Amino acid sequence: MNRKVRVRFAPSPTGALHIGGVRTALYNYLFARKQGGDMILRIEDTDSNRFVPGAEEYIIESLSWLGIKFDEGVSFGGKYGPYRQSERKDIYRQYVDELLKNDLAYIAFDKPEELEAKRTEINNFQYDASTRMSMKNSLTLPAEEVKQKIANGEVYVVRMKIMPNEEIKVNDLIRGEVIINSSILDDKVLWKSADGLPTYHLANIVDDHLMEVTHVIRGEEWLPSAPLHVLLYRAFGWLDTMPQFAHLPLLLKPEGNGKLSKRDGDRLGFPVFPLEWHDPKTGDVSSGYRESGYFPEAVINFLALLGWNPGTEQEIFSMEELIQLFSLDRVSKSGAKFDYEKGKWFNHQYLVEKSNQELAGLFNVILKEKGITTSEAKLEQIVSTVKERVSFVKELWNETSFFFIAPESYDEKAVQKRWKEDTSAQLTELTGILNNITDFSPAEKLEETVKNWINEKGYNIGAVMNPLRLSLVGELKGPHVFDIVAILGKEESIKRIQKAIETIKI
RNA sequence: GGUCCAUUCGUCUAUCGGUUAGGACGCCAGGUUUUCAUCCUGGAAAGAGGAGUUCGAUUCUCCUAUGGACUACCA
Repeated sequence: MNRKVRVRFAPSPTGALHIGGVRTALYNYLFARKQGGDMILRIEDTDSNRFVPGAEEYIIESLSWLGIKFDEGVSFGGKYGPYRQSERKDIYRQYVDELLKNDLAYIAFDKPEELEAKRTEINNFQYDASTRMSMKNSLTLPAEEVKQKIANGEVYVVRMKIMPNEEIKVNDLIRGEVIINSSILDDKVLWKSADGLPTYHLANIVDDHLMEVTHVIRGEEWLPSAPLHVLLYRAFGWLDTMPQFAHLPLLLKPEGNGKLSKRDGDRLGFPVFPLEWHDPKTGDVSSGYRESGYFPEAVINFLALLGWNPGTEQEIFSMEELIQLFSLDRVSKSGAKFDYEKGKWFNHQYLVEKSNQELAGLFNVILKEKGITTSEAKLEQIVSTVKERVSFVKELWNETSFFFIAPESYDEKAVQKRWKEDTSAQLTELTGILNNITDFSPAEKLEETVKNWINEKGYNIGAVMNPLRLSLVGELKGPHVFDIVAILGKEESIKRIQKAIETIKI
């Protein structure tokens, strides 16, 4: 049977979307596009306790910022809806009832405290074929009593009835065949008494089936429960259309061990969320890639290569290229440590490729906050002289502030080293030279004139250029000195040189 | 503890039995820039350990070690 490829990204709205989740979404998207299939957004909000307002909107906005598009789902529409699991309760109920009717699941009345007691009493207690006959459930209680309890409004869960000692095969597109024995599985709760909603496992299988999902691409943390999912497909008789599984390796902490978490970001000073997140419960604010100044293309490029590569030596990929090249069999099997430094490098690569116009527009936002206004043309000029030196737009300020604010003081060490006895005289002479030049651009012409003067006078070129830079910038750094003079213009350049001559005493 | 998954430079990775084990980030050195940064060139840097299979193993198998995930009426 040749079905149209359909994948889903199915986060639960319990907070900000983690960067690992973003990568899962990305791989789903790349796979879907490559295969000409559909990409679905399904919200798995079957845990009413952990629901966080705003999380769903956050997820949608994040993926939209990154350019990961959906064909169907919450806020996108489609004919397989509703796409929010909390709105599908009645659908799930039919399917649990079917399982119950076919004796593939059963009703259990054991209270959470009772189970807790069992677990402390018996080491490694598991609710399964070996123990269920000693518990309070529809398998052990007379049918009459079960009916009575339900009629009395006693709450219950529905548990999957798992046959022991059976080899269950899960075919994983990344890892190959994974076999586990059904005896290690417990009789998983399919329907919760606490909030009257299905658990992930049930809702997931029902939805993937009903939504005709062909490939389940998700994090490796799901691999241990994949056999249970296979069992559910079998219980419903859906084995022939069961999706193919691909379990992605995890994103790990940059240092030490374990899964990358929100706290690592706080500790090591980098974002783990795509967008800034304001936790409505705690009031905490977590930084985001967008607010930190990352370009979405850079984040995508960086993430795509964390766990996948096309086998070539290319490092920079557009979304289109990624789509063309992506394949699940080139996804690596082991977890990837999150290397923030490389993320910065990617951003630098993308920043350098941006037009001066675009960067000037972005930078202008920062300048406005500082109360600085300049012409667009001048800003583009300024940006062009420094863009290769930075990784982020916000770093532009450090590199260019002297263009807008004349130096108030001069780097002492530099003064000591470069400001000699005859410096003042030479710079005074230079102001005269500059004053005679009518056109300050191009910078090359300016440079030629000044250098000719230096040569004619027989001055040491470094003895003039370094103090000149010091006068204009305040320290010995920055772009080509004649680019600075050209951008500053005649009046401002001369003013700064004169001020330096007055201020610096040796 | 149990189950499963994994294991090549510090990090991300290439290699699908025969390679001087390649690339990128980071690091170091040199060059360019009479500044700083960029940039260019070069360098250091890896097959967890042990058995086997084979003419030959980084590559296949097993064991050990290490790491990770899971082990809830969370997803």
